[in-house]
Amino acid sequence: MDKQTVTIYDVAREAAVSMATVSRVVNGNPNVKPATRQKVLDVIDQLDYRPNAVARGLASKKTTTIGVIIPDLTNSYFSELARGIDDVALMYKYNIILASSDENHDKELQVVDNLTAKQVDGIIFMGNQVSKDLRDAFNRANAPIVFAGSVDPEHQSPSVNIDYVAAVTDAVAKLVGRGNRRIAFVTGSMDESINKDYRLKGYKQALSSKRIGYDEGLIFQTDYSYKAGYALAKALQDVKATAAFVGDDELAAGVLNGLTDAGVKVPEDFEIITSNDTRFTEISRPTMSSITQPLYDIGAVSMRLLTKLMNNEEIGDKTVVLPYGLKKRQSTK
Amino acid sequence: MDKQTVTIYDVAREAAVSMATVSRVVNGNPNVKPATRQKVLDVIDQLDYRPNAVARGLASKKTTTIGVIIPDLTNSYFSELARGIDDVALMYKYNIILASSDENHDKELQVVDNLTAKQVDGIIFMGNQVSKDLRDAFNRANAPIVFAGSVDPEHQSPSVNIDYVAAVTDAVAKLVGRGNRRIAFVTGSMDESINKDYRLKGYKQALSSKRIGYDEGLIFQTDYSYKAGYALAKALQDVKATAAFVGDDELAAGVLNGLTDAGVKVPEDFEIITSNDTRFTEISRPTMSSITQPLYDIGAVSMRLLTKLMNNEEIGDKTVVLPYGLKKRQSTK
DNA sequence: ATATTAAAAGTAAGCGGTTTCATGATTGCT
DNA sequence: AGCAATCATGAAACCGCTTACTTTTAATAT
Repeated sequence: MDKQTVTIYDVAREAAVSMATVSRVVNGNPNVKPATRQKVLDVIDQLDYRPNAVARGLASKKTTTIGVIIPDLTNSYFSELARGIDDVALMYKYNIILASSDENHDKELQVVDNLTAKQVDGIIFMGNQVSKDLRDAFNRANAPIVFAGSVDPEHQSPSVNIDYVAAVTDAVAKLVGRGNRRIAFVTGSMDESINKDYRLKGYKQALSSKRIGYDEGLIFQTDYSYKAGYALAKALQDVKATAAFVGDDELAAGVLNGLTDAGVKVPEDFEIITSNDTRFTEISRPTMSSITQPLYDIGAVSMRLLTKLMNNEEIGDKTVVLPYGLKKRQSTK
Repeated sequence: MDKQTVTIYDVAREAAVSMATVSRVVNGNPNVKPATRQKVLDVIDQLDYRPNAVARGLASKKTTTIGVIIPDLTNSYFSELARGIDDVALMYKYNIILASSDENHDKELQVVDNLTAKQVDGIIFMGNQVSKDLRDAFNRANAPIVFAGSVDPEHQSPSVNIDYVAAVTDAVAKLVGRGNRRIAFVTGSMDESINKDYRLKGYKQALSSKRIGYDEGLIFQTDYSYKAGYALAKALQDVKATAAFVGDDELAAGVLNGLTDAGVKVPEDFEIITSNDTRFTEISRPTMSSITQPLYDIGAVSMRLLTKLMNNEEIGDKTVVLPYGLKKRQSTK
């Protein structure tokens, strides 16, 4: 009553050919006489034979499985990327082993080792801190890696992103252009390269090009959550900010609602511009102006790039930069 | 320069023991003398040996991998469930192969076969239509399955849910209690069992207990998206509804904003109560009243249940029903 | 000491495929 | 018709590990 598995051997016997031949037809190897192929196919059909992917993986050293390391599944930014990854993975017949990292260093390390043990053919990494340990783990994996919507500060690994510096520069410049002089910079941890090395740089650029001094008091690090944003409202008023650039939409929604509930009018008294153009920007009231990013495409392109890498195909630039935009909604004047 | 993999054989040789012994220490088998164990452990450490999970899976017929079938990663309802699943899976050292189904029947079928080929030890299914074909595929998988936050109309498979009928009854009763007589019922496709057999039933119950007639014109089927909800605003006004029960938060946000933008005041002129208590309910303005569900727990409990099933442990009731609640926010009076 | 039993370690047969290499069957050419 | 070249197949090693089953070693009893 247990699994009545039919193996390649059963098919071979039934079709009166060798396992090798069955293997060939299953794998589409052309060196099989049409008549034989048909005979085998018939038996496969009749026996409802399904190749065991694990055995295949062991023998061929290819698992047709990739690992996807994601900081937070419930964050729209990442889940949109994941959707793009997933679609392309399906297209190329790869399965995805999902690994949540919670942006936690030890967990990332553990997860990479785990994926390595499972012999994944490739890895897509989302996250913004790469320690030496993690880099080592990547190397041990012996599988190509691409960073999706995540920046590799040392530019060692292939990655797909937008130009964060330019995008933030543009966004903040818009705020400045409308007369704001005290613009808050609200993001997640400054330990993350994307914040420290890219967004902040854009922010500073925009300020300095308009001769506005940099005030550390306007820099807010917190976590990417609605609550965190909401809680920030008071502090933002205390420093007399009149606008804010925010690095995450949910966080921005928190800031927006926190401010609104505190009686601050957005955009009249306070302008907000956020970063990811996820659905939150449409749902909130007022709706939120945002940098726009081709989230789905970033995921899709990352995965496509990974397939090439796994296939040892020639690729052009290891770093692909997709276009961004700026969408004006109601949170800016 | 290729993968310089160190195998169990290398360890055995280096430690001057047999492969079997190495295997034993790796798997924590107690029948190993402490001294030997230590010796092997040292060599493992020194050689940085990492067992190949694929080989292990083939030999032991256990992959410590489960499949998770999810209709839409970017839908908060599902991603919250997934988070619960993921946490518990990690706790029990299972990896997750993620499979998006898009609530598409053929894709579901293909996906299940795929997971079967990969020899997953178990499957968590989210989705609300189970055709005969799909059921067959489940059986072929020869692995336990649990339905998470998804209803099995035939009660064949283990599942974890809330009492949807009661929840919707309560929710709609509240609406009725405040004097609404024309209450719209807005959900996804009526092909989905959860809508057709559960929510609608609750809706009808609430109405009939207050002697309110059932009007088919108040039933709206659409897809679970913000846009779809937004587009519904006009129709809702046309049928002179004064309130709506909505089966998905994003959809509800659409209805809310669509109505608001059309000049309808919520909750003064129109009350809305939604279903999943995801973060959207807090972000929208007005915030949305909702049925509350322990989303994370549904996922977590499902996964825990699956581990028991995979372990052939005795389980009590195959159908676990978690408590729900009703949270009043600003979209109801 | 010797017999009995339990603990520790080893041997080798798989698990279900892929793939190299050798061999037999065909086909093409002169 | 005869020989080389090509195509189709089969034999068997191997992928890296688990797990009966067997043998050796250590512990306990008599």
